Amino acid sequence: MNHTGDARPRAVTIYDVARAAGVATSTASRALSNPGRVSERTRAHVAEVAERLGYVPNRMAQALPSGRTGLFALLVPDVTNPHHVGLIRGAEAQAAAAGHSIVLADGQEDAAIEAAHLRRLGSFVDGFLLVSPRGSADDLAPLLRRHPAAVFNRPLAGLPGVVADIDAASAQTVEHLAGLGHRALVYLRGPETSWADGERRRTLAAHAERHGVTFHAAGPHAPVLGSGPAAAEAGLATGATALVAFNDLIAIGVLQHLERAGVAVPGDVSVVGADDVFGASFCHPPLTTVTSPAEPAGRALVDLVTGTAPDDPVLPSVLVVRESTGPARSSRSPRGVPFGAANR
Amino acid sequence: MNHTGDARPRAVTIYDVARAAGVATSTASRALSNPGRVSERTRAHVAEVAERLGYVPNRMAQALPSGRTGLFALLVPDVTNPHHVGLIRGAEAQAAAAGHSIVLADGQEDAAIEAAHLRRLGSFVDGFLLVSPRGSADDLAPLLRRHPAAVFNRPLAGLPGVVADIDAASAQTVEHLAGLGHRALVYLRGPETSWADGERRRTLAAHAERHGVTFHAAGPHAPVLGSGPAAAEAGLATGATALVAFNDLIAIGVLQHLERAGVAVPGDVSVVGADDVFGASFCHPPLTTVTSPAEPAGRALVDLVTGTAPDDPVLPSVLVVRESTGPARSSRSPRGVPFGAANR
DNA sequence: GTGAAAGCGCTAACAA
DNA sequence: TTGTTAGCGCTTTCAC
Repeated sequence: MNHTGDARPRAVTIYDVARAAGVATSTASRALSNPGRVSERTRAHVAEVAERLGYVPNRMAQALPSGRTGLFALLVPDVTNPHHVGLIRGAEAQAAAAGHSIVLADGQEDAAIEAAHLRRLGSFVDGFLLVSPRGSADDLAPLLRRHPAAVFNRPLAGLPGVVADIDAASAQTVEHLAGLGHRALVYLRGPETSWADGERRRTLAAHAERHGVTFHAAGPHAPVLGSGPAAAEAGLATGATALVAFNDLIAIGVLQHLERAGVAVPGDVSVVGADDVFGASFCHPPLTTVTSPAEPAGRALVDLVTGTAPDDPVLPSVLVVRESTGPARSSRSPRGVPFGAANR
Repeated sequence: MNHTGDARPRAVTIYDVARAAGVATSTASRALSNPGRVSERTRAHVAEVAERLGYVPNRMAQALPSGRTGLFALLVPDVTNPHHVGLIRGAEAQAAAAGHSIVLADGQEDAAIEAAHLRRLGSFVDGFLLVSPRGSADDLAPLLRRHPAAVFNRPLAGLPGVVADIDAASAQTVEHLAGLGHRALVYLRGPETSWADGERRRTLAAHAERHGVTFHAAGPHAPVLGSGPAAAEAGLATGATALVAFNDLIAIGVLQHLERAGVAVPGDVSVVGADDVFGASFCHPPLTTVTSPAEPAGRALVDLVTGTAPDDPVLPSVLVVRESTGPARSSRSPRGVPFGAANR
């Protein structure tokens, strides 16, 4: 009656199949998982018996000798971040297509938790899929020695990986903003442990310089909606007319804060996000942002870890212009500072 | 150099530890995983040696005799749905806290894919966490015979589970709408295979009747943003002044369509969603919706499957009033039908 | 083409 | 308290 009860039926093993089919276990095994090394006649017979008995191979037992489980660990910095669901989706789909499965691990933006997961999962999985891991290269290396691994948005010596084309995205962002007349932009930083954060900052600064626009940076900030108020205030304080956030979560949080604070977007300041997460297209105003190749990246990670090299390790990331960016106000003063004061 | 290369170091086994410590393997095993049955002196010694050698138990090998892996399969109908990330989050957190891990499976709203996952994962995991499974009870039963399972939002004979308090949420929804003067509401249905959809419809209809408001239903609709236009039109066609959607995805899609179509919300019609997903609070207008106990449900599922009964199998779900609902227009005619015509 | 037997790494009787 | 030994279910040499 009660399926949670304890009286679960014993599973039918390959021994049962072999006995019922009147062959040796090795023959049954071959018939099932290595046909071609067995006569068609016995293959068919064993298959029929296995089917009839409802035989399902015990993957754990298969894994012991072979050492391979068909399981891959996907480690994300924060499952809660909608950006990462694209990664999860892509990885799950690609893995499932190859008959593999994904074990999900949430690093919670914490290098120690990350390491604990890698350690725990190590003896279970055939490989690691690391999404912008937060741990230091030195901490990560020993944990990854035992398995193939592939990394997204974090070049790690000796490990294959893919990254988003952050430079291209930054170029488009600055070009767009400069074209709208913005003379100063501020980058609202994400977590310090994020490689993408450093890249974004570096490339934004470089392109800003190229266009002669003043570059500021503020932060770090946790990559969550709740960072909005602090990030917005820090950004406004620089006097910049364009706020470029580490990701959409921060950007949307900024939008919400600005609305409450009576700062018009894009009338007073423009706001740009990153990742183009669910919600970016219908927040208020719809967010100009930079896409993230999340789903392709998820797929590429499983390809990489299973031995297929991607065509190009840098995945496209482009600017999507919506309504949170517009022409710069002719002039802006830093928050609380008299109009016209020097803006550094 | 290249960690994907083939020259991976052989893992240190418990035999290595035992030999190095000068004890029998069973002693080493006990010292590590069943202390108390071994002298403190040897326990410490073995532990020290294991540490020094960098011993990590092979979980697959541990699992073979014990039959338990510490892995639980979480099956969701669609990883892409932000509602489900709450479930994933809760389950992952609770599992991790108990030293367990979650294998994620995406049913893609398809009973066959769902079944395939259950079959594949069966020999790997200690139990199944099923989030509103789409398969029929008859299809599911044989797949769940071998393992404990717990279910969210779908009473399944013999299986423990938790459900959202859909009745309470519907009561609050209808009361809210009736209080605003709405005399007719339409429920924009979700997938036919969803138990929650049936419950929502049934309870909404019952409470509507109690308040003397006319009840319509339209659908089914796929639970995605893209269903918005069709759902909105079907809803408007009934002449109802309040559209209650199966979930927030459909509701937000409806909002977007209505805005494009020039129908004012809540001026012309009110819209209510369900789940309170990320984005519901900042779409335009912010969505009145019913919360889903997603994260608690995720936690409850792992508790249930590991043998802990929850205090109450029905988890609270409440109405959150935001700006997509407002006073009913004194009168409304079905789309395209002359004002004042009978509204069925 | 098929069978016998060893072994993957670990735990759990059973002995001592 | 500790050691010996037999599996867990499967694959895979190695013979025949």
